[in-house]
Amino acid sequence: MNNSDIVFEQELKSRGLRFTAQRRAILNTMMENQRKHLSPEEIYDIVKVNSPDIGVATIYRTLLILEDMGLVRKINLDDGKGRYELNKNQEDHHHHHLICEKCGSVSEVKYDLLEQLEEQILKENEFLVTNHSVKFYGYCKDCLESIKNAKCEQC
Amino acid sequence: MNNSDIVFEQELKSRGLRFTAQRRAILNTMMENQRKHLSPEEIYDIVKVNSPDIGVATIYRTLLILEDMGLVRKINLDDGKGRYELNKNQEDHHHHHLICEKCGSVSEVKYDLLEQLEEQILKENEFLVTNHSVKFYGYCKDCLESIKNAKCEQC
DNA sequence: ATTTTAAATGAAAATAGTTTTAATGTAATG
DNA sequence: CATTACATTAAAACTATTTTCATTTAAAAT
Repeated sequence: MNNSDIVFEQELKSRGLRFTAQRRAILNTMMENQRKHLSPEEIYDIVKVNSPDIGVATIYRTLLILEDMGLVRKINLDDGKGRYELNKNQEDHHHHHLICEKCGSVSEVKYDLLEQLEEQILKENEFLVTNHSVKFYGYCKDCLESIKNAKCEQC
Repeated sequence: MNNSDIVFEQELKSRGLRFTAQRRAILNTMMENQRKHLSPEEIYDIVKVNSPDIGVATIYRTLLILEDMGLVRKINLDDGKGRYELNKNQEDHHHHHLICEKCGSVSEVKYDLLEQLEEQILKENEFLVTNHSVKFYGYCKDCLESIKNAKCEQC
């Protein structure tokens, strides 16, 4: 039982929830697969290796709890399924996703220049921003190169 | 047959596709419901009033064509269904959505300050951005006010 | 330790959104 | 006006997720 298990157990207890082997296995899977944007089914497949009797429903139910606790964040990568990433600290959500439209790879950028824009939105629209989601679509390094090479062949 | 029907017909013909009553009705519905972010089913319900025999599958198929033509844009408002908005012109996609987490209303902001960020991404990540999606979550004007009022009652 | 009990689980059914299939209809071409 | 190729409808299939319900289990009470 590691350090974050203990935090998780306390967090569960404080909500009148139980610390079960399944919940522990799911959180550990998230921690062992950081920056991977796992879908519930991918998490299911990983957890099943060591806990073959677990059901998908438990994955979905646990992810809701983890999200509610702020330990995990649900994102949308336009592939029709939910995707989850570990929410390590408060500043952590200040990163955006770069989605390659050719190969589908997802990478991340760390900076966040939206504070000024959010202030402007509060002033001009009277809308108080508490969170945001930013996705960039385009071509990743590798695909840019393969496009360049393809063009040269035509020369 | 209005002006945009003619544009649509030409655009379809140039792709070897046919200009049918159903496709026309769907595009017209999108034009008559601008800034509404309709879901396929909502479009279906509207189109059905005048074309009761239309099927849902045609809505989905036509939206794919319209999206491919750039006449329409698919967005995600985190409600589990696809949402579509009319893509009037090229600069039109330079707006973002404000999603109220209390009442679920969706409004829009026009400005777009992402160009500088996209240049930075190209330089630092070698990722060429061709499009982006930005969503702001928070509280709309009305909900901010009702929160304020609720607080006063407790005083 | 053992009992109790409320919460959690797994399997399966249900649901929601979307896509595919297959038969039929229809526009355009020769 | 016959042909052919695309489009349509309705229904079935599919995918992701949620709910149901009988059973199990963590942890509080004994």
